Amino acid sequence: MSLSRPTILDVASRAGVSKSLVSLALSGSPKVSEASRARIERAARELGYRPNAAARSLAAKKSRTLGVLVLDLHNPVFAEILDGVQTEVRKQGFSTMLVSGGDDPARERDEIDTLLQFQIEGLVLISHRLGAESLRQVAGEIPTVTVTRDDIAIPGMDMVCNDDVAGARMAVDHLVSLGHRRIVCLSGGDNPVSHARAQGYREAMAEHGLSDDARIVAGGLTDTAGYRAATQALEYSPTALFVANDIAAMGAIAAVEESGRDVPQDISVIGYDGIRLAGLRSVNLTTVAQPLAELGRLAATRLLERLEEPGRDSHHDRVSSQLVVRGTTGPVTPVPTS
Amino acid sequence: MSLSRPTILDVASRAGVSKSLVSLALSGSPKVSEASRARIERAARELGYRPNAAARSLAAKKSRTLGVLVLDLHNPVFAEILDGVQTEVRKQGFSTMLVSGGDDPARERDEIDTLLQFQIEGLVLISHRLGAESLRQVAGEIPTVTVTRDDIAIPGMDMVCNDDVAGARMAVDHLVSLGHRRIVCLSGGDNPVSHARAQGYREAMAEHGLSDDARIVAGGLTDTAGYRAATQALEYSPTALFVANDIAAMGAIAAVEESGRDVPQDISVIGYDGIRLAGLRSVNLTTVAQPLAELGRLAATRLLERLEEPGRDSHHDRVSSQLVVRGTTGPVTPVPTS
DNA sequence: CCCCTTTGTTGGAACGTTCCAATAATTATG
DNA sequence: CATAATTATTGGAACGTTCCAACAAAGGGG
Repeated sequence: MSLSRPTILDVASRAGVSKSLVSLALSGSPKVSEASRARIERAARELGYRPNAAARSLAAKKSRTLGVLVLDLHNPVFAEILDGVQTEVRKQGFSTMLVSGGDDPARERDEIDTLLQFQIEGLVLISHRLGAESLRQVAGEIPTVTVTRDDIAIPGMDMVCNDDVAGARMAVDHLVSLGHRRIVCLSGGDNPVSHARAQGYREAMAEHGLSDDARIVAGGLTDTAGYRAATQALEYSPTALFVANDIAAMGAIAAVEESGRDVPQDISVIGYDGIRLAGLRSVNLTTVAQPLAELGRLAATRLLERLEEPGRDSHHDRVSSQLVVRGTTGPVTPVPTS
Repeated sequence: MSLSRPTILDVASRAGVSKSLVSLALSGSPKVSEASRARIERAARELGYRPNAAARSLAAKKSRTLGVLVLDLHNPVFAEILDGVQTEVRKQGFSTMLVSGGDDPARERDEIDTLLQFQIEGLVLISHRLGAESLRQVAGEIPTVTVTRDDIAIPGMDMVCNDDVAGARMAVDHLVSLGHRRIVCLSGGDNPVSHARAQGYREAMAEHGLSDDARIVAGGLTDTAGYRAATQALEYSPTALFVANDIAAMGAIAAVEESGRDVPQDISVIGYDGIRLAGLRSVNLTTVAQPLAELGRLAATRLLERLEEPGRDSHHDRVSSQLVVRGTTGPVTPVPTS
């Protein structure tokens, strides 16, 4: 009966060796004879032995587990980054413990606390709502890497991001190359990422000598926010909209179409992020795609590197995004001015 | 210095009591005097004490942690169920450890194994690809509840599902009430959930005396699968499509529109699941909505109940889904037959 | 005023590992 | 052939908790 699970001692007695040798053998130490190793492995298999991670972590003073906090699981951007993190962490023989902040700073702190109780060795923040002080505190306690946000730099903390300014410029360049001039930016609201994207928009418009046409409408990162902002933006009779993210861009498209205009015939729309959803046939959104899984993979790599070499300088990666042209942008159509 | 974290002993000596009393106080035992409790809490706070979950789990022989396996994090259905699970589990003072099966049975087994090493007390399977034998084995080792799948019944294992047959009938009823008769079902492929939905379709068609019009096209649960199946379904010149899930329904809509037909003017489309995405303005999909978060909440509840009372009979919940009428279904338009 | 209960408090033994220093067995070296 | 070096193996002490039996202190009843 498996009333109580077999322990290393059970394996040891069945294999006729000491518990220490079992420990050695199962952790793959080279100083175990082939004969013993075989017997031990056999005994372990037969008993259905499974090491107790709690005991291991206690004795070894390391858990081989990383904590991952995602801002909000519903946001596909974070889910896709997460996937990259998990794949890489797994590959390196670590486990992950995942919590969701539910888009609430207090809960975020709380969840990080739980993570720390489990003796995680490092922390991946897939975006977060922590203030500078909180973040400093957390990063001071445990090796930390942030993905997506790079506004708060803390010595010893690594950051992995895309270059939002450059990405936004790519979007504008694309629209301009299609002949657009009256390009309105629907911003994503008051957060570092959205600020950077709006900044890139401004810079690119200036470079193309379109500063006078530059208009930024305050929006948000949700479907509804995109819809509202687009409705408002229509007053400027734009030929193109650059929207802060893909989800909001979908809302914007709905607004444009409801107003009786066609996308991309009358108005081109470009988003940002490159979530899978944007690639669905019925969405088919042109967007600036971040390499989401790659972002996650890189974050995991950086964190694991730091565990090896705790004192090293902060790494600050900026991976480049890529324009993905689909069906929501097209050449500006010369319309007889009404 | 936090070179090594403070332990219960540090707290004890600072508060001038024994470690046992600290343990008692921090676990909220009533037999600790107010004075001691206050001193202990103060000391703990001042030291920044944080209990070591590994040690606790080892000593108490319980981890107060549940394992959660989701079939695939990218699928919004599972993410939304997960949210319900986490909320409830959290409320009851447990932690969750989440892993993703990556839609691969071998990896699924592997991840469950990791979970078991962490001494989880129960397991939530948010869908899975395990065979009957594997599932039996897992459920034999640890209290388990499955969400979404209820085809394999195992004594002592609980199941929480929506009634797919009834849900599919609701979809058909809705279409029929709008005057549709040539309703084609785009099935979700060879899996229990899709079979049930196809079954509900068949039954409902029969009830309405439309057995002769019933057509099932083999599809899948992805955007692309929905697109392909819809393309094929158009040969039957249907006036409505019942699609196995929302994502595939979005693919189907793309196919319909590409063929030059309008949704819902020429063809109505209804999906299944009720993911948030379906509610986005630009999607606006009519669907049979499962109470996803509720499903998750209920699963967590059942599992926690079982931990209280290990021997009790298997619970098998069937929660009902709800028709959400949006913009992709409408009355059949009397068209002059071509 | 002694005994009995109740209320607080305590030390020590688990829990299942890892790690280390010590030992046993084997092989190489002069 | 003794000794040194190497290779395998071992017991015991951690790790930071919880739990339990035992104890001290304080009231309460006779």
